[in-house]
Amino acid sequence: MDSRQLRYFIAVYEQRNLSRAADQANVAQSALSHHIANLEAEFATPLFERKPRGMEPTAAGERLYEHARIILRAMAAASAKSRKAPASSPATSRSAWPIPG
Amino acid sequence: MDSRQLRYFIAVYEQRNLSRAADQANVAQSALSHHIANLEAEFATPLFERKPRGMEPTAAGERLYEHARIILRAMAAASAKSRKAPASSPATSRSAWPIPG
DNA sequence: CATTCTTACGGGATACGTAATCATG
DNA sequence: CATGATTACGTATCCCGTAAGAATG
Repeated sequence: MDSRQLRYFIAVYEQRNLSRAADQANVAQSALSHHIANLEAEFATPLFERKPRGMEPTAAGERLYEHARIILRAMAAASAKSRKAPASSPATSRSAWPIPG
Repeated sequence: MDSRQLRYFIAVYEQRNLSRAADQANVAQSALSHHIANLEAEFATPLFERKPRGMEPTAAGERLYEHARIILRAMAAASAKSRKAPASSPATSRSAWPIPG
């Protein structure tokens, strides 16, 4: 299980369709198909039902989606907090900034 | 930023030393060195100070460590909840199980 | 010289895209 | 035939380990 797989999984979940999900995630359909299959193999349980009109999440898929959103949100927060220049408004801080130079 | 990188980062943070971290994470020193450098490049900020006796986390490193632990814990939880056979004790459930067959 | 991090380099695994295939209506 | 998922296959990218290099005490 990997953060990239979770991103792809979310795209498929939200679009219910590999074509649109591929567009949303900027990747080819086949890559998404592979990654979903890998996740299902890892969890030993199907995450989507394959319908003639697209992919419909199973109960396990629904559960994973909630976790996946939490995880990706946490990673985005970590990224923002770790990056240089937190970029809060100067007016909100009364004391001096540690401006280099 | 990737879940694998976070695992490696945690090992380095906890060991303060690439050799021991490599042992803890079952990977070579050079791989850890690369991944830490990649993270620092991505965040445009150093995560460790290189001392002659090992690696000492910066303030940004300390911040990232807290986030990393949360994220990996969330991924472990997602993994456990998504896997087949949630494995709660049968005695705790009064009604019948959806046993196939 | 011992220890520790960094850099160079080559092999192996993984992810990817194009295209062909199967399934459905 | 139109739509949508899977599979096949070759390519590109990334990760990794061995080994050499640079810094410190």
